[in-house]
Amino acid sequence: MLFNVFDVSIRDRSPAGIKSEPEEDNGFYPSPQHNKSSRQEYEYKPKKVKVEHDKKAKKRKHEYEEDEEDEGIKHKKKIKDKKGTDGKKVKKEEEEKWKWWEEERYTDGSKWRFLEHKGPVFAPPYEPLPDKVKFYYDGKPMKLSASAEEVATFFAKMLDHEYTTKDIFRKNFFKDWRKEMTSEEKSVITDLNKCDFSEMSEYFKAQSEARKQMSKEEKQKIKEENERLLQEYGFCIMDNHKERIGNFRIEPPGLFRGRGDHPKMGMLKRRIRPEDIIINCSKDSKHPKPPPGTKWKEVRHDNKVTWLASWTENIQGSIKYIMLNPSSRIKGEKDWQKYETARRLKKCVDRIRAQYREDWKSKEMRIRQRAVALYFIDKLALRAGNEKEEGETADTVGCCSLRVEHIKLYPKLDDQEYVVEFDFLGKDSIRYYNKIPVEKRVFKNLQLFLENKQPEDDLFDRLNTSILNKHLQELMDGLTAKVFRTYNASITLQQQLKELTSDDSIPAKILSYNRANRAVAILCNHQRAPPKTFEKSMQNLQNKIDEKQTQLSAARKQLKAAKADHKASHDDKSKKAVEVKRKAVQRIEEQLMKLQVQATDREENKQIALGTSKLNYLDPRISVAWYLLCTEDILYLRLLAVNYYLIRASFFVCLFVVFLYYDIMSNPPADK
DNA sequence: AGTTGTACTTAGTAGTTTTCCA
DNA sequence: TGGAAAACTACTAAGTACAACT
Repeated sequence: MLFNVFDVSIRDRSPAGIKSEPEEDNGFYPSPQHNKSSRQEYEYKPKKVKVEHDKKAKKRKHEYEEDEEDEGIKHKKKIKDKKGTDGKKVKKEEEEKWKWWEEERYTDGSKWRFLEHKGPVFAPPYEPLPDKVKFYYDGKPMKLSASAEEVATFFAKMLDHEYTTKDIFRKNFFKDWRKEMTSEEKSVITDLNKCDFSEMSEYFKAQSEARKQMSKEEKQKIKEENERLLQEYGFCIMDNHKERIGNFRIEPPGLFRGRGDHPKMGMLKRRIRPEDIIINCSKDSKHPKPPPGTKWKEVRHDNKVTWLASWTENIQGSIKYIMLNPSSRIKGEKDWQKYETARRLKKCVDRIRAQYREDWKSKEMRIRQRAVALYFIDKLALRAGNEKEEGETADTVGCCSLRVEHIKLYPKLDDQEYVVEFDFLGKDSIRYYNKIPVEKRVFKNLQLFLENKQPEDDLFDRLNTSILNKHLQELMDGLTAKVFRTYNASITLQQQLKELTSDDSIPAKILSYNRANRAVAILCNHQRAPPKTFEKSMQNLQNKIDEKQTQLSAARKQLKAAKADHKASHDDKSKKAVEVKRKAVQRIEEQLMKLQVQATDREENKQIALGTSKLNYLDPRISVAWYLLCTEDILYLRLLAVNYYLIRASFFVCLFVVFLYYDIMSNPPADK
């Protein structure tokens, strides 16, 4: 099988909660049993190289590290040679490396035994504006109280943003702002339109400009201070290991920026105090200290959860958490488990598909609805679609919450039959628009579901996510609606890579990878706002291409002339000249091709976000396998750039060990 | 069966840093 | 060497899922 090329030596144990099932060669990700020999090779050769050519190996290592930096891979110490023949330094770093994926897991539902941390970092206190920066009401300067001024600065900082032109935003802001005013201020300031924040806004712009202009030393100082904070608060000890915390800073106060048409946009997100914070840590740990003169809301010791601290946010009343970084064991394990569940789905997806097709014919309406919804989730990678409280959030839907108004049925459209048109706002108010032909049975069912309904009625009125997931659970252990998204994303990447990858040049291969990735992003509807500078940068690129083309024809002309010259004289000098010109043409041709590929790639990527699928949906093992296959004997680290998201979890860091070994194998030191 | 609360994953944006290339 | 572009990080909103409760 194409992508079953190596063993990453990570699957000696199954992730927690996953029953180890016998592997079969199913063409979906590598399996441990098949590739023992290749694994040995990967592990052996570099060590040998290292022992025999210690100095050279050392030097090489440095080169790699630079290259790693180039590609943004910062886990240097984790890639160090296991043997540690380099001496103490390596040995020490070896101790830091932790192969958590080789460890036993808790089976009692607990997430840790020991947890110690220093608590969150609070937002810096408000610094009042200098007196010269004035706020004007109705044209007249007005000195605001500290709390009213602070909230005013939140608005002033957003003045250039579209948000501040929106009615709801302004209304919400003004209402909450007034709550922070003194009664005197309240009586004066009654109309937002009469408020002039422009001096404040200018002041902040000047400040950020000044920050950019700071000297190297000043910038360095800030960087060091940040680093210190990170070192002190950014890590915790969980079960004997130092782990990076994801968000150790408490969210600063500000104005709520909901996405899409959010009814609460502009509301004041209040400042979080220690009294709002619940600390979670183990009993026998050194408990974090609240800032002097303050208290925590609560300190608890719940090892059934993974968070270190939490607070309740005032806009939606939801709980926010401080949790570990994706590189942590706890997140990595979950990630791994997710992909293993997707692999299990692959084994029974045919059966499930057959089942829901059968269910389209059911006598029971609820079963038909369930079956059609599942078909959409599977075929279109729609999200489950939980119910949401009306009026509390933007009006968005997923599969189960689709309404009549979100689909249109066309018995015939152009040359296709039974076409369904979807048009709705999904997560983050991203529009999902798609026209797809469906099977006749699905179409007839949809017509049935639509009967006697108003546009705002639910399409699947007998279905919700909990019913659907309960059903899925019966079909496969651990199966939920979102597993289909993971599964279909990963399998699409794999299929597309197979289909698209040619034996072409490296840039063409990168383009293939990006195209495969793009197919996934399109499937999952991962969109982005086109970069602000898109048109301009596209034009720049086109100019470069034109220029290169001119260069090319000039170079070709020169080559021709040189050839003619050589034909006439037949001397060595002219022969050399022909060679030089020929090389020049070749070089320019390559450059031109690279530019053209780049242009295509960028154009196709205009509105598509690849990051989300890389980060959350694509099993990194597929990318690694592809990468190893198509680079064969020369390792282009550049290719790694196609998926730096691989480093997301340290589980996947081990994949880089494979890279490194592979690299050393392919570039044996020249000792003859 | 519906409702509520909690915990965790997935998502796009904005800002910063690094790299690339003339 | 500096400006554009790419890469990367931080941030936090917005989903999914599930258990406990009613």
